[in-house]
Amino acid sequence: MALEHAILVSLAERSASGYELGRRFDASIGHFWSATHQQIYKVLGRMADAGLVAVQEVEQEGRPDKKVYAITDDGRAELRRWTAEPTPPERLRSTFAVKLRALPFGDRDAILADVRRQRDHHREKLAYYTESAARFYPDPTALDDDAIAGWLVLSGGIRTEQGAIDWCDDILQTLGEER
Amino acid sequence: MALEHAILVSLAERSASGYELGRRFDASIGHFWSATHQQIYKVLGRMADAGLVAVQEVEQEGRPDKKVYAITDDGRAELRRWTAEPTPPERLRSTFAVKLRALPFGDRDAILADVRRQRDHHREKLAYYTESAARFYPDPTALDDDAIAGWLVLSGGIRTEQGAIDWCDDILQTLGEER
DNA sequence: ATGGACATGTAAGCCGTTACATGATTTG
DNA sequence: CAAATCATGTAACGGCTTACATGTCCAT
Repeated sequence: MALEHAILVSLAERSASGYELGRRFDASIGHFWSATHQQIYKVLGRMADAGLVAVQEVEQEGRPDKKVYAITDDGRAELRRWTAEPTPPERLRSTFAVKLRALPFGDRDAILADVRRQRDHHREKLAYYTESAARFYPDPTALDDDAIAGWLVLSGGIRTEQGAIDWCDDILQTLGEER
Repeated sequence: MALEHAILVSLAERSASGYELGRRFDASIGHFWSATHQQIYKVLGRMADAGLVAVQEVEQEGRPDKKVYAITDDGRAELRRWTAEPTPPERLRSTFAVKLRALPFGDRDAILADVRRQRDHHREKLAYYTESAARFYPDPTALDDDAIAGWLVLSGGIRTEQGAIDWCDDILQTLGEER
């Protein structure tokens, strides 16, 4: 159900075609809620039927026609209603944690290599986030209400990635010493 | 696919009935990979067909009969093979982050209440983890190879929960001052 | 001419949740 | 007497992924 609301948030920020939404889910919003274009098109269709979004077909030259989706008043009302609802506690699903736990039954060197690989991923994400922070929120003490949400989410991402990197360092230090 | 491997890890540590596995997924292992009993029974059936686990029916007095599942040599081989495979980068899905981002379009007070509620959840989890750490790993500098994996996963959980709490504090401080 | 960006979809199938279903024993 | 624990399942439905499908324009 949360994909619907992620789309509503994204369209509330700016109207877009399904394709464009797909790009956003590859980048900004997608760092916290991923979705493929197939899924987005399906859900957009359902949301249009429900009146949460309005479609307008736009002809283009030199490019395929597109359908631009905009949030409706009903969509805004639904988004507002949803924010007033308590969020159920998120249960995390970490393949990596399961694999770590499999250490006594697995290939130690391969798992260590995996830890380094995970750390690399987290470093890349962290670099991307800090760069975005510097570009879009150069002065976090002076943000208007609209920008502050984006900043808070981004700073959560930075925190998460840094935490993951520290954890990987911890693992490598603990396991690396006994070689 | 990871549920299969989470079950293999759990059965490698100790054989169990489907019900017992369900309890483990409510507690220890389930903090990093959740699953309901319905799903567990279904997957166990499939895994038994594939020869990854062996079933033995056990009659009990005063209690319903049960089926005890044990990992097979094929299961151990599969688990080992899986650990040697690189883990794809985990994409996180955070309803909470989406809701935070909806701040400009939502109910500010309700969202702040939600942040406090999330913080409470994370505090409870952290308390549970630190207690488990103190009970099961009183001296983390002296752990054998079998115990070290459990400790590393648990310390990752502690890190994650502490990070989430800090994030919530940060959000409340940033948003709370402007009342 | 090959590949990437733009643009929108269908279909098959697995994964996962929620609800339903049954039944004995122990504990409060 | 009610509720919790032990124990195993089926059924329906929705979410999500992977693969397939099509077609134009632009740059190398």
